[in-house]
Amino acid sequence: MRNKEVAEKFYELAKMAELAGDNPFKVRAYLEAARRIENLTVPIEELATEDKLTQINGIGTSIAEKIKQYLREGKIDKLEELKKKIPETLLEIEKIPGMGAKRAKVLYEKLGIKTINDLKHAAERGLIRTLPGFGEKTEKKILEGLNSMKDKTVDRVLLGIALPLAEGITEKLRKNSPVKKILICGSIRRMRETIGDIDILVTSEKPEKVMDAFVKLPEVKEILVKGDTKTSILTFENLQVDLRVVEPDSFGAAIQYFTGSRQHNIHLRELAIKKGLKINEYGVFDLGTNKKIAGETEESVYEALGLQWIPPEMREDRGEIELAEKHELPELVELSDIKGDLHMHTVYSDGINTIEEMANEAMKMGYQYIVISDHAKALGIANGLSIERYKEQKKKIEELNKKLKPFKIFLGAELNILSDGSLDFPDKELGIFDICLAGIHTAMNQSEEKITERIKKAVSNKYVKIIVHPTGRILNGRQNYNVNVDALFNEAKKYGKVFEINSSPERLDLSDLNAKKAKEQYGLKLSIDTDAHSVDSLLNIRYGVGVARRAWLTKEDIINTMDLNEFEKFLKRSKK
DNA sequence: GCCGTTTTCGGCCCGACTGTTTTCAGTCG
Repeated sequence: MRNKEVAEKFYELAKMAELAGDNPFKVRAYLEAARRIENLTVPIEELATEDKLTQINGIGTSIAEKIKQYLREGKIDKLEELKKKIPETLLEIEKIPGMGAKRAKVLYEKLGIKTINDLKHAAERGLIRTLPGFGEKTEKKILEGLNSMKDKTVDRVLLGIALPLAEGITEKLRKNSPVKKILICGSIRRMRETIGDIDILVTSEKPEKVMDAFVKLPEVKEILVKGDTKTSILTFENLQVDLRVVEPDSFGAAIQYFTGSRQHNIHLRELAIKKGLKINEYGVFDLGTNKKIAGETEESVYEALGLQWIPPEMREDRGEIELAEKHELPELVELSDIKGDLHMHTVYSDGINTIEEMANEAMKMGYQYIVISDHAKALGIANGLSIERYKEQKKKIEELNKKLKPFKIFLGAELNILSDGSLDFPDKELGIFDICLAGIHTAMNQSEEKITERIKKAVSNKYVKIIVHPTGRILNGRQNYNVNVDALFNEAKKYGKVFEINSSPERLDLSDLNAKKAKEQYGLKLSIDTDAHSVDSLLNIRYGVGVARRAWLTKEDIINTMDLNEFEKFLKRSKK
């Protein structure tokens, strides 16, 4: 599947066209096309061969031709032409805060500036301020921007870091300042896997007191801006937090606006215009009379546009607005639907808590069952278990099950898919497990063909039910290994196998788009598991549920929403 | 370059902020 690759090309094309000063609407069309391609769950090659590209909203004959040319020849004529006209290195200059395409173009045309280095020299010699539309301050800002760019390493942090941080802040504000309503918005509310900055919205009768309390929080490393309606601070993680105070009758419109996504909001505003309305962060207004018709609650904003309220996790302009118009939004899976966790480790392998401790925490969370799935022997580094050790574990579990009834613990294993696709143990040994999970932990550098074949072999194994962290990615860490997920999903469909959404914040694997594809294109079931190595990390389940909701999954799509009774029947069925 | 229960031509999201300007362009989210 080459969707990502093709989308990247169109992002590049949009950037270059913008630098070249092309019609802004043409630039927008390229951007829109890139986004649409990125969000597809079917391979773009398929649509190209079947001549269905123009069925995608935002892709017409001209862009369709460019896609076909790229797939065929690995290049797009238009992009090659642009590169002859404009040096690609100008894209670097655009990354400096305050520098956009227009200014980059002026710098190139008037001073011949092509690279960051050229720019630095020109700014240091005071040449920038002589340009039309530039001044002393802009020149200074450029130099500052060049310096700050250097110490910026990672620009997005994991949801698993940002969400607890934001919750800590809102909790303290709620206790220590006169806030009425308070809500975390932005990409956190949409449960995106990584977060650029934190947006918190409040209503209050004494905004200045809220702002004072905010800047005095222990999380604050630096105050960036402090005003009556907006204050921004930097935390010690170098994460920017914006706190905004809004009027109570605009709270709904404001949280809608600041939750985004940008594309979702643009689409909503276009829809509003068609209906003779205007929408902004203050409310929904009648274009004719300029009278406000909604804004106090988020529901009222969507309703004014004739839409169902859309869950934040769906707000990416991937077709959710069209569904909301028809009142056909899916009922997304919820945290409270999860009845058990199927993937966790204990002191038997590399976990830090005992089976009983894990079970107790799970019961506290309201679960009806768990699967203990410690590592198997091939993963020596994680103290992987031999069959004998699993048999000991089985005895222990049987004892606990008597004690903890009606709660139930199942014996599982996280088997290793070895470099040739075989597992830690021969099939005849696997009968002792209630359920087998399998995943790749070694030899991740193999070719796509090899890795795909390896996992396919595990999928077809009679005893393996769930493939864990299927693409192996580590967010802000390592790339996923090369694997053809379509081939895996196809194989899983044949054998009725399940793929995991791993809730560990640095994995979230499958990703939202892959999980969406698994359901929509292959009709697969998924599991949402934590891969917990301690009682605390069992709580990570909410991140996995977030991914599932972003993938538009319902309760029925997730196997561990079954109650204990159904789940036992499910295990029996799959053993046949 | 795309798109159409007001359009096949003439539109194409909204507001805040900054710095450069005497009314606005560029950038950002």
